[in-house]
Amino acid sequence: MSPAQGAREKPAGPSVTGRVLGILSAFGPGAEALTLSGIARTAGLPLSTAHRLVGELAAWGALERGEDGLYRIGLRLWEVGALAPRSLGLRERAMPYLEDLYEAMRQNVQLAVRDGHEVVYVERLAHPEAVRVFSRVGGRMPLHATGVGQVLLAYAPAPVQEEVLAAPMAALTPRTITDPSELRRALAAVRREGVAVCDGMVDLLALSVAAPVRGEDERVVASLSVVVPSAGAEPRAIVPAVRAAARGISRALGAPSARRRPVGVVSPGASGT
Amino acid sequence: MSPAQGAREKPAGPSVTGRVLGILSAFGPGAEALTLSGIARTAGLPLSTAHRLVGELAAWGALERGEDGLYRIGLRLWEVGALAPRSLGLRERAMPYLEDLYEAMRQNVQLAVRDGHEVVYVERLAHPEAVRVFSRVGGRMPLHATGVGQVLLAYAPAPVQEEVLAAPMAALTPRTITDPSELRRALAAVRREGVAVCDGMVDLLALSVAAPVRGEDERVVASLSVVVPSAGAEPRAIVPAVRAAARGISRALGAPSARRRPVGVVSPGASGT
DNA sequence: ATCGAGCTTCCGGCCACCGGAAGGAGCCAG
DNA sequence: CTGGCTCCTTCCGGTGGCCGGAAGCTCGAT
Repeated sequence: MSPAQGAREKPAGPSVTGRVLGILSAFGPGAEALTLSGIARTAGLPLSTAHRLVGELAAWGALERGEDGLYRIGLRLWEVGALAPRSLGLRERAMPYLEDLYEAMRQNVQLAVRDGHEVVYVERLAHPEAVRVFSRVGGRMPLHATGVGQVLLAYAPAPVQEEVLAAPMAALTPRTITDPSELRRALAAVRREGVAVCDGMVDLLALSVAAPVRGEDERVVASLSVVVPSAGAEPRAIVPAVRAAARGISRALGAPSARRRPVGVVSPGASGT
Repeated sequence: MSPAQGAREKPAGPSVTGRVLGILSAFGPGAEALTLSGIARTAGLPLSTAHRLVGELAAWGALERGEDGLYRIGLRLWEVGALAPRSLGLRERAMPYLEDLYEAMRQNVQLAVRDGHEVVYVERLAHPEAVRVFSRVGGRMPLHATGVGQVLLAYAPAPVQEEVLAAPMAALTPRTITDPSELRRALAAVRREGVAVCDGMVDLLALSVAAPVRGEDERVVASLSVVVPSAGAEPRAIVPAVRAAARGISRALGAPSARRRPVGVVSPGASGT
């Protein structure tokens, strides 16, 4: 896999806690199963130290040792992780809407939140025959290059936006936005339209349409997107469905702006079905 | 709260690692957000010790501190937990089949694995209008009282079966099986039929139909179930759909017995994996 | 104003942690 | 069979990180 992968390091103080967390950090996408020495190497620990700590983690269930001798993340840790409100709480309430959207589009549907300068995918429904999409549940991507990312960035606190705009932006494809002022315009458009449409920015063959999901304090807490094949895609047919689903989730989360009320207010120019 | 709640304790050696894990154990269903002193109390740690450790965990992202001052499980820990092969790997491949089953039944669909003497729910699709079901993703239930549990137990290693049969079995409802010999018969029936049908064992109003999911070494690695209202349920209409979905997942996992081609002829050489 | 609950910081003593080293198990090549 | 390799496991003495009582702080409730 990509060689630059494993180096997602932290200050990782020499405290015991830091070492334990370092061991957990050794696992990642593309490194789901490791040998003891592999862990020690990646976490920068002496073998005997790693042996002791890993042993304790395995006894508790944070790690599991397969019959092949490799260590993997244990069910118990997954269980605890499932309590994270930004994944499970959100997911539980969003699921029905994701289902419906998935069922209607028969394409990739994604739900993501922001963590620092990255987007983290919290849920994903992928049709087997849909575009191969370069993300996975629990995976991370840069904010500037993805539909969900642009939405999350557009509504992020100003300091975050400035930091991202100031930093160099990687180009995943030739069509990825890498120019700060261009991104600034894109974000303004997202705020104006309430959706982001990204064509070929992650993968030249894929187009994504994303909309914001709001929490009870009206802040944008997540973003929802549909990814379809770029060729022949008709965003106008997709936008309403994505907007509606995002609004549904916002309502389920208690966002005041998504209250049910007899409304005839529709965005101007809504001619589509 | 119920006093027996927080006591899901471990030997919890006084090692630093043990204390850290103890802190994580303080969180659980019904305790997603805790104060620092709450954590200290539950984990049995002096306040200052808890303060230091929690601080380190929060700095890394294993815990997050909300604006209300409460600590919750952090996104980073969820991310690591998502790497657990028994959840994500299984989930990813099972999802399409769960979708279809859910779509067809419009009821609760659950996927679970066994951990020790309990079943752990790995995925769950719940129709908003379906029977309220007493389980959640990441939740645990006893093996003897649930459909998925009986399936997992029926195909578990003999020692596990004996241990469960020897231990006292809690009755969740008057219809829960609590008699060892009765359970033994039920397990035999499951092995014979390839499905478990549990009526009113968890909740008098719910009936569940469960089937085994096999991995590439032909062992039962998970169990799939549908939960419907007990009243007027017609198991015969459900069993085939559940069996089919379970078989589909088994095939996706590479189980030989679920190969598309009817068995009988071992094609020579051709499929040498 | 008084109280109490919860949080944060500080610091000296002590003990749990560290990690080098030695030994064993499995594998491959010669 | 032997040698060399990688990976794992266990042991043990020195020491530096951890422990936790105590003091001070910020709330909000009485």
